[in-house]
Amino acid sequence: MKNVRLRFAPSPTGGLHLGGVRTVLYNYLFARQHGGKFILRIEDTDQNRYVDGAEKYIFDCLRWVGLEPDESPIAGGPYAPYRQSERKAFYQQYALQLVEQGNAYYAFDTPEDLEKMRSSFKSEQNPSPQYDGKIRMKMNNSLVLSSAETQALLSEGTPYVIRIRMPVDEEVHFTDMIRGEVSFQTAQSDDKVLLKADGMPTYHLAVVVDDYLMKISHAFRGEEWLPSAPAHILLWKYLGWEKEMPMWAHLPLILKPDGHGKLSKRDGDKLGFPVFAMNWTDPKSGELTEGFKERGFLPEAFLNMLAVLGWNDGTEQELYSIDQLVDKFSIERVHKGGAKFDFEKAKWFNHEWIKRSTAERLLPDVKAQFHSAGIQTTDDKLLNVIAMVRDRCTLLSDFVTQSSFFFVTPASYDTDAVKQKWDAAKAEYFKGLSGQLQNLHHWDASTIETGFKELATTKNIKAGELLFLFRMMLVGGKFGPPVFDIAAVLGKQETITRISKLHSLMS
RNA sequence: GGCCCGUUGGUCAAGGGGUUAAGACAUCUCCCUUUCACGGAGGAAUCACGAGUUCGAAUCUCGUACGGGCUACCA
Repeated sequence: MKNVRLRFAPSPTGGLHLGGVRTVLYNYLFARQHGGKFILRIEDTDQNRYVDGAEKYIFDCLRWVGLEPDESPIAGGPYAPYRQSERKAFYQQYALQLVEQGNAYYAFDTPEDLEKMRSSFKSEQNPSPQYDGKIRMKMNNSLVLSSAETQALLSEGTPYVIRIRMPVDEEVHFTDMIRGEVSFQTAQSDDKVLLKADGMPTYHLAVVVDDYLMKISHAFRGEEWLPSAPAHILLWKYLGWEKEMPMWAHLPLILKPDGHGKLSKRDGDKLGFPVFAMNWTDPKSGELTEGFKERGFLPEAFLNMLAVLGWNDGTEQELYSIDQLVDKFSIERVHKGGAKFDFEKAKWFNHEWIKRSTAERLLPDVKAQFHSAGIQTTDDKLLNVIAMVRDRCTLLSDFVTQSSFFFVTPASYDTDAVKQKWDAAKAEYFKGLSGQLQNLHHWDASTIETGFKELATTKNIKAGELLFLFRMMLVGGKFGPPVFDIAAVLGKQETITRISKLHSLMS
C-alpha cells in the first residue's frame, strides 16, 4: 500500500470526546504503520455552530496525547487550505458540475414548504417523510420547473439549495474494512442537500470533494455515517473519481455505561466522569466540562484505554505503549459492535500506567498537581516520594492526597480516633520517644523502628496502638506508606516537631 | 414506521464446527501488610431465543426478540 493518507475532520463545535480521540488514534496508528500521512481537516461548514477557540482546543488535545497531524490548518501542507470555510469555491464548482450532469438539481423549497411536506405526508407507516424519489416531483425544484423558470428564479436571487438526485432503483454496495460487504437500496435514501442556501457545503459534499482533492486513501469515521455512505459513494461515481475512492472503515460507537445510546457529554456530567480529552469551557455559557487530562489521566493510559475499547489483538495483552500499538494494531480486528464505556476500567489503565512509570516521568505532572494545590516541593524529595506512593495512586491527583503530608504538617487529625487510644502512659511514651529520636545517630527507617519497639517493650505498651498514633502524628490519617519510611524521609527535626504537636494538642 | 448495523458473565473481551468457553475490570472470600494500597490464592457469574444443517453448533443458515444508528439547509 503506498501513498496512505488519512484524515480526521472534526467540526469545531465544542469539546473533543472519547470517540473522536479514538478515531484519531486509529487513523494515526494506520498512518504510521504504512508510512503514510495523517491529515487534520477542520469542518467549519456551518457558521452558526462554529465555536470560538474550538480549533485551537482540538490541537491542544492532540498535542497532549502526542497524535499531532502531519498536515493541518496550523501546520499547513500541500493541499491547503484545510479549513472548509476557506474552500467554498471548490464545493460550488463541483455542485454545479453535478447539476449540469443531471445528478443534482436546484431546490427552491422554503423551510415552510418542507415543513408542510413533512406534515402532510406524515403517517403511522411513515413518521418521517423524506425528500426522495417519491415526492421530489411534487416539490419546487428544477426537476419540475422548466429551465426558463429555473433560470428566472435563479437570476431573481431566490434562495436555493442543491440536492443530489438519488436514483430510484439501484443497489449501492461497498466493502468496509471492518464490516465487510455492505449494501443499500438507493430508493431508501433521500435527496440530501449538497450545497446549502448560504453557499456552504453539507458534510456529504465536503467530505467527498476534500477527500478527493486531498488524496485521502482511507476514511475512518463513526458508525453513525453508515446510512449516508451510499450518497457519498454515488458522489464519487458521479464526479468521475470512482477509482480514487478511499477505503472505508466505519468504527463502532462508544455507548453510555447502561448501553442505551451514544455516550454524550451529559452522561459524563451525570455519572461523574469526563468524556472530553481536556477541559473545555464553552465560550458562550462559560460552562466548564472536565477533561481526562485535568481529572489526572496520563496520556499514555488514556490512549491505551481507548485503543482497546473496541479492538483486541487476540492475545491476553491489555497494556500497550503507542509504539506497541503501531506494531500490533489492525483495523480488521476492530469490533463491529459498540462498547459501553466503563470508567472503572479506564481508571485501572491509569493506575497501571502510573505504577509502571518512572518517578522521573511522573515528576512534572505530579509537581503540577502539588503546585495547583498550593504546596511547595523540591524535585529530589518529590522523586523519592513519588517512588514511595506511586502504587497507591490511581489518578495523578491522588499524589497530593497520598503524600502532601511529606511537605506540609497535617492540618487536622482524626481526633476522635486519637482520643480513644490516647492515655497518660502513651503520652509518657511519646515524650520518651522524642528524646530517644533526638539522640539517634543514624536516621533511617530500621533504626527508628528498632528504637521505637524497644521503648514500647520497656514501657510495656502494645506496639500496634503506638504505631497508629505515630502515623496520626506524621500523616494525620490512616493511610500512606509504612510509617517508619515516612519518618525517615521527613527527617529528625520534623518528626519530633510533629510528635510534640499532637502531644500538646491532646494534653 | 422504514432502512442499516449489531448481540459471549454486571462491563471490556478471546475463541469462528469437537475447549473443563481464555484473560481483564468490578464484586466476594482468604493470605501478605500492626494503616491504606500493591502483591498472591481462590469463588461466584456468560454463548439472547427458536428452528435448520451436522455424528457433533457459542461457532454455519434462516427466522424471532432485543439493543443501537440513521431517517435536518447538524455533523
